[in-house]
Formats: sequence, C-alpha cells, structure tokens
Amino acid sequence: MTEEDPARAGLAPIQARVQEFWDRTGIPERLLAGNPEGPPFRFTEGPPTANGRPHVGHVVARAVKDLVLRYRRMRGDRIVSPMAGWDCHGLPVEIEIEKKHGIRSKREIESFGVERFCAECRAAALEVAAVWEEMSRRQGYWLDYRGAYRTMDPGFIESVWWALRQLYDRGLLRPGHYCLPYCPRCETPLSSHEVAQGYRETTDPSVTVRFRLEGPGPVRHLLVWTTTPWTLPANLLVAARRDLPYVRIRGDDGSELLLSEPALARYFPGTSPPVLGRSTGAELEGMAYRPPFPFAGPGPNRYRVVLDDSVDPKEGTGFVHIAPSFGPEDQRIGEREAVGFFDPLDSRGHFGDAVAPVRGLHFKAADVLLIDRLRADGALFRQETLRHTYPFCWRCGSALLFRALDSWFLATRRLTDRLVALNGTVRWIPDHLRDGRFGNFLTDAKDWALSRNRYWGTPLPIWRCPAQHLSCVGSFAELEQRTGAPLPSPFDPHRVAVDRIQFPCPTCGQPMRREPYTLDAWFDSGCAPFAQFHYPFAAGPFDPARPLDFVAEGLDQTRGWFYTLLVVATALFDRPAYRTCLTTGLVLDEAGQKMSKSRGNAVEPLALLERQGGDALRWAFYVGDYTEPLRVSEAAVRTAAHRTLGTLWNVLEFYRENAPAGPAPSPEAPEGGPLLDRWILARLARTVGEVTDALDGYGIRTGALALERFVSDLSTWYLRRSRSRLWAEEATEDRRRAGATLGHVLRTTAVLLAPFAPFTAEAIYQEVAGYRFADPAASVHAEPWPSARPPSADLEAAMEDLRAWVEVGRDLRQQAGVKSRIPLPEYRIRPSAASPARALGDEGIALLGEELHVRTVLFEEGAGPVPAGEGWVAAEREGRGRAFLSRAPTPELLREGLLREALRRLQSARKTLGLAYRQPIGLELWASEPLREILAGQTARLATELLADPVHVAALPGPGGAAVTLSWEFEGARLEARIVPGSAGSP
RNA sequence: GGGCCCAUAGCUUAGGUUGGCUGGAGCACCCGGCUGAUAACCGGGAGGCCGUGAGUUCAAAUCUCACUGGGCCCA
Repeated sequence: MTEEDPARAGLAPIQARVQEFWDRTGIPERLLAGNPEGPPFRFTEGPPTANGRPHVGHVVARAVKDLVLRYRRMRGDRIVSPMAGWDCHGLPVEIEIEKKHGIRSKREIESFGVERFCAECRAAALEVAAVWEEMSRRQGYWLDYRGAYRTMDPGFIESVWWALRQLYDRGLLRPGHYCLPYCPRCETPLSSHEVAQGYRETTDPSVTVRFRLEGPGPVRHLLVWTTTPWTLPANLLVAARRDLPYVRIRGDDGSELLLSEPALARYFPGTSPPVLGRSTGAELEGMAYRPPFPFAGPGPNRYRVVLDDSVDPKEGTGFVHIAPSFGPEDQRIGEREAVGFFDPLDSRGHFGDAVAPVRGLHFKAADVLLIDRLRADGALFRQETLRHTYPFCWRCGSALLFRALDSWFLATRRLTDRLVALNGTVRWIPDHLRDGRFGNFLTDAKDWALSRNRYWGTPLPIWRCPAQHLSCVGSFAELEQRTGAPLPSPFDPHRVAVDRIQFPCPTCGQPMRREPYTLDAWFDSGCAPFAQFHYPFAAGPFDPARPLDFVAEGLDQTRGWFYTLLVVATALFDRPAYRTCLTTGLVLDEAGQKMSKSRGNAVEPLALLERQGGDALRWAFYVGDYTEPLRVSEAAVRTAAHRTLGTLWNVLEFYRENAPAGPAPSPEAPEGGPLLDRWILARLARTVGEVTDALDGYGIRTGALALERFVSDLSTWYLRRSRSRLWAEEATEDRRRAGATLGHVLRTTAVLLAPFAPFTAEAIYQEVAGYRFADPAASVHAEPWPSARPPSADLEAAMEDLRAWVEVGRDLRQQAGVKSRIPLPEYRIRPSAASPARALGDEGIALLGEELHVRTVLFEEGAGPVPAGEGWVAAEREGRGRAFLSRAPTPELLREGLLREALRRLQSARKTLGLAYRQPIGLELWASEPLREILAGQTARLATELLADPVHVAALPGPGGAAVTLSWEFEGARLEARIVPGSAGSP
C-alpha cells in the first residue's frame, strides 16, 4: 500500500501531486489554447456574475465544458478562445454596494456620489473571482484566467457600443413607452428573463368591486374583480368580452348587479339568485360608469365598457378593470381607446399627491386602506384572499409591478422569424429544447427592454437634444469626432465620465445630452463572443460569419445567456450564435430536493471538491444523466468514482509493483502474443472507437460508460488471469510481454481518460510512460488522441463465450460441493451450436482449466450421454449446450488441495501480521498427517511462495502457547505455525 | 391555465428511434467460494403488474391517447 492508496484516501492526494506538477511546469497555460496550427474550435465561456458564488450546478456545467475542450485539444484543434470571463455590471453588484453602505434608494446613491458608487462597484466586481479560480483548479477546468475578459473593460464596452450602433442604424434599437416589470426599490425596469427568476407564491387580496353604471332607470352595478386593489385609483376603463353571456341579478342593497353567466355559478355556488335579464358583451359596449375612485379625473373616452378578447371567461366576473399604466394588456386597450395614462406612483412606488387618502404609501401597503374606503362607500361586493404566484425582484426581493415607462427596446419581435429559423440549425442537447422550451420562448418573446435606470452598467450610447433629435455613438473615436476634443485619458466609459460629454446636434446644433440609462447586463454577455476580442476595433480571431462551435451552461440559461447570444448574433450577423448548445440539469440534493441556501441543503462545491477530488465529482456527473435533474450526494460521488477510477488506480499499483523493469511501453500496440493479451488489445481497440464516436457527438455519458466497461474487463478478467505471468521469478519473455501489454493498455487508457479525469489520467500516464513527473514538457494532455484500430469482433465474441463456460463450470463446482482450491480432473463441454470459444484452441482450453482449476478440459461433439463412470455433475447452458464436471478428485489432487489450503492460510497470516510483500520470514510448522508429510515434501515451494527461509516442518504436538503464531483446522487436518520476521537468509 | 421533460429492482440505471425469445447491469442485501493489486473478485439467490388505464398489433417496457405523480419553464 502506498500513501496514495485511493481506497483509504480517495483520489484527492493523487490530485494534489498532479496539481503541484502542473503548477510547477505551467503545463495548463501552455496547452490551454490547443494546437496553434490546428482548425479553430470556437467556444466562449459564459461569464458568471463576478460577485456571485459558485454552486454545484456550475461544477457540472464546467465539467462538461472542460471535457469537450480537452477532447478537442487532443484532436489537434485550436481553442478560440479559452478565455475566462466575468459579467461585472448590473444590479447584483450595485445591490452589494448599497448593502455595504446602508443605501436604500437611488436618491441616497446620488448623494453618496455616482462616481464613488461606480468606483466601489468596480472594486467589488471581482471580489469572488478567487473562489471561482480555485474551483476551476480543483475540478481541473483549464481556462485562461489571466487573460479573462471583463464586461466592464473599456474595450468590451466599446464593442457593445459598436453593436448597439449597428442595431440602431437598422432601426432595431428604439425608444418606447411600454408596460414593463418594474422594481420600485431598485427604481428600474427589468427584462422578462430577469422577472422569470423571481416568481414566488404569495397571498394577495382578491376583491370584487361594484362599479356604478351611469344613466337613468334602476341603479345598476358592474361587478369587477381584481387582485391589485391599489391599481383601482388608476382605473380608466372596464373590458367585457363580446361573445360572453352576461346576466343581471338583484343585489342585497336592492340594486341590480351585472356579471358574466359563468361567473354567476362561481360566485353563488349551489343556489343562484334569480336572473333578471340577459345580454351579450357586445350589447354592453359603451355603457358609462362612475369610477370607484375619483382621482384620475375626467378625460376623453374614459369610464366606459369596452370589448376585448383578452377577457378570460373562466376567471373573475367577466368585467376586467383596466388601468393603462399598470399592465401590458391594459396599456394596449388604453391606447386603442385613446384614454391616456394615469400613474399616481412615484419612482419608488409610493402614491403621490394625486391620491390624497394614501399619499406617501407604498403601493402594496395602500391595498388595505383602499379596500376600507371601498367598503365605507358601499362599493365592496366581496373580499377574499388569493394564493398565487407573483413576480418579485430577483435580486432584492421586492414585489414588482407592471408600469408604463419610457425605455429603450431591442425590437426582437421583428426578428422572431429569423430567430426561429436560425435556432432550427442549432444542435441542442438534449434536442427537445430546440423546438420545446427554447423554441416556444423564442416565438413568444416580447421586445427586449434594454435600458435600466441605474448606475453601474454599460452606458447607453444615445444622445438627445432638446428638439428630440437622437444620435447613437458607435465608438470612442466617433465620440471624439462629435465633441471635437480628445477624450480624457485614461477614459473610463461609465456614467459620470460619459454623462459629462455633450456635443452639438448634427441636425439642429443644440447641445445633445446622453440618455441617462445603463444597459441590461445580459446584453453585455450576449456580446461576449466578439466583445471579448474588442471586435471590430482590434485584430483578433473573431469571424462574424461563423458561430461558436460549442457552448454549455445550466438549463436556466435557456432564457438567459443562450437567448441573448442568439438575439445578438441574429440581429448583428444573421447567423446562429452556436452550432451546439448543451444544457446541464438542475442539481438536487441526495433526497431529490432542490438545493437552496434557505433550505440549508446546498452543498458547498469547494469543500466537496476538496474532500472527494475533482475527478471523482467529474466522473459522477459524467456517468449520471446530467441533462436531467441530478442528485448529488457525497456517498454517490465516492462510489461512482471509486468503481472505475479506483479500480484503474489499483491496476496501476499492480503494474508498478510487478512489471519488469524495461523501456517505457510504446504508444503502439504490441502484436500477437498470448490469447489474453490479444483479447485485451481487442477490447482496447473497441473502446477507443466507442469513446471517440461518443465524444464526436458530445455523448459524454456514452463515452464514460464505455470506459467503465473496459476498466472492469481489464481488472476483473485480464489482470486477474495475468497476475501469475507477472509474478514470474525471472524476466521471462512471457513476463516481459505481459508487462509491455499491460503498460501499453494503461498508457492508452490514460490518454482516453484524460478528458474525463484529468488528474488521475495524468498520474497514471506519468507513471506508465516513464516520466514520473520529471519531464516538465510531458503530459497526458499533450498526447494526441489515439486512433481507432479495427476491432476483432470474433476474438471478443469467443472470449465472451469462454467466460460463459466458466460460469457454467463454477455452477457445477458449487453443485458438486467441491471448492475451487481443490483441483478436479476433468471438465467436458458439449456445445449444441457453434461455440466461438472453441476457436480459441489450446489457449482457450488452458485458460478455462486455470480459471476453474481443472486438469483437463474437453470440447466434445454432439449429444452423447453423461460420461461414463461415477461422480459427474451436469449443467445446461441456456440453448448453448451442456457441460459435465468430474467431481471425484484423485488422491493426488486432494493432496494438492490440502497443500493449497495450507498455503492460503499462511499467506493470509502474513497479511494479518502486517508483513510487507518482500518481507522474508522464518517459518516453523507443526501439522497432522498427512498434511505434515505433504508439507515436508514441498519445503522448496513453501520457501518460494511465502518468502520463508528457513522452513521447518514437524509433527504435532507443537510447542503450543505463545510460541505459536496461528493455528488452523481444515479438511480434517490441523496446522500450527510460528512466523518470525527475518532478513533475507537468516531467521 | 399553457408548454416541455421525467417515471424500469431499495438506490443509480441499460434497453425505447427500428415492437419479437425468460427486461439486462452496478451498488446494497442473503448463501457459498476465492484472495501477494483492490473498500476487490467469482458463483448462486432474493428483489420488477417496466407509474396507472385504454388503444393499435399475431405480439407493447418500446408506438398512440388519456390519467397520476415528480421536475422545470411560461402566464
């Protein structure tokens, strides 16, 4: 056992040694980019938010990315580019700084100083970078961190400006007044993919309100349902549905109430009140009502019933309250009816003077007061509460609202057809995402609200003059041209510096000021494939005509990065952003629960990596289905990794202990050789082909499973049956050949394993290729990918058949009740059909005999009777034939069995005494007859096998007591032994 | 309310496109064996209405539909 025994310590210590080697030699940095002459493999690392902490899900995605990049490098590709990247802008960073300084609103940021605030954001943006780098190191993810791109760097920002200018010139970037999800605490609109992050279950009031209809005749009320009472002061219209039937009933106060017929059953389950009259929605159109609150005041076309198909018959009362400032549908209807807007909230979501009773109150807090007021007015028909999902700010947790705002949009609706068409050319893994989740999202996606009313982000490079002329600036040079003066040096293109810049309007000559917006940080990262190279301002490998070959991230990025990449690539270059897009699933804990900080079941990735090692984690992910929700438990990681990597490591240990000294094994497979050698080389050839095919198609799991099968065959059949060849005393030709074969197999396996388990593969390679960490240029990761040799299907099939006959033989032994240690005289096989094993000839027969410990093995023709004579047992092999085993050992075989029993017990005594393999011993034995006589005749064999010198054998009784190391009884014999550790040649 | 995905032994799963013999394997479990690499290995055993129901078919784990449960996303 060495100190690196993975059985005790896991794979982590091996990893430490390999890491030390890589650190010392700089191998990762040297190999990162692949072959400089090779064909490009285009890749971009999705930039994590620079102050976000990594979780296990990131480890999965990165394990996949690293494997693919390693494989492409070994295939001789040039990686364009292996740059790490950081998403530095946006609310996450701003909020951190706000917390640090106890800032609670934008006003406080202004008084804190925007310049100072941004400076702090910049400083904070890379605060946790070290954690990510450490995680990459521990999991073996090779990335260029020194050359990492940062979305806050001037060059990156200039590329983003260039992109915006392109979009602006094509009319795709335009201002608008639209309803957007808005965070009142952050005082900014959010994009739909940000909102998507923040839906939560919550309880809201659910009120049904009477809206009194104007006009002569009996008093009539519309029943209107809403879950946002605070929007009622902004009510300007009520919508009904044209084809929906409505009914009139008598209310408690004697007035008539109108509601839809389906609603009647919901509001009065069981006993409906008598229906006084019926009408369709169409007949109600144009009826005027008195608004529930008077604050919006009069206006053209207001306070009428209008028709709209968005009214859902299955929900509410069939009358929908319309507040054009507070909902996308509301806004659409309001604009159609030309009723204008009424928005009584300030930027922080508090009511202003226009709604005196709730002045100064936060919009949600106003609900209760407004409901009280409705009740007092007799307008409240029913009050309930509703449990439903509602959006909250994904960063600060505040309840969002929808409100109409001025903002800048990317007109993605105009691109929908191209987005869908280009997405159709993408290879998604798993493929159902292409037309399923992602495809649906593309079809339904609204225009992208790009602007943020914030501070720390790429400034929107659009200037406006008092006459409302607009100008979009696409580069720093252009900005200098406009102002006619050089930019400050150094120039930091963030707010304050950029806000200060004014220039005359090219149309009217009046001064132009910048639109005071920053950009959705998701746009930054969507530009990463070219902005990381400062395209088009700097020469670099970016080719606008070519998509990335490969991206991979977590499933959550379908609406995040995968989406923004595609939109940007489509709008700018009219091509897909990536050829292959691989998503990894959510990571669950061992009970199948979602990991979350609040639940406290989140596994800290660094600690897990430290305990289990990067390879163990990687392997566990690869053999699991990482495209589906993946359960992660430490025990599962340990088991999965140990099964294959640990077993392979043990094979290496055996090789290290027993292979004869000689030249390092060749990358070329040895030719010919004995059956087992030819067979394991055939298995290896097949495995090379399987893994290559799998990885060519991103079938990581398939490749890993092929390697598992191979390692199992190598350890449990090839090596088990080859051990004695390697134990041979002298450097025989057969021993040399076995060593060379095993060495070659291990070497090639290490190369195949390199993309999967980079540390273990390196350690095996260093040992078996003879470098032993001494050559700073030698690494398994610099090896070319092995080329597949033609498989030998016949040989593999024959061995498979032979192993099946072994199973039959073992079954027979068990039937016969004779343990394997006692040799038996004969095993006869009568195949009913062609038995491929037969083609293996004498070598196959010898192998069967050794494995089953039988002296003679015979293949027989036809279906004869049970062999003549006593003591045969027979067994059937399903459809493949019968076999017979002679159960009667000869006296000679019994003696041999007895000797082996004794040897085995003495061997295990050596082990229990903790003696090293090479530790010589002195041995005294006392045995009953006939064992004494057998042992006495075999002292030479005892000496060799047990490393014992001298050996004394005597008859019982022995000295007994403390003088005896151990004693046994078996097969009617008694054996006592004294074992004394000695040095070679003397007891 | 809509979309997508998943469901095979206690756990992890193969097989599913192309329907066809008693649905394979690993871990764990029980019995036996073996053991100078191994927390190993070998033989045997137990453990499956292949989520439920219907349909197509000579034949369904596999194809179709519905349902149930779980997950993700949207509204």
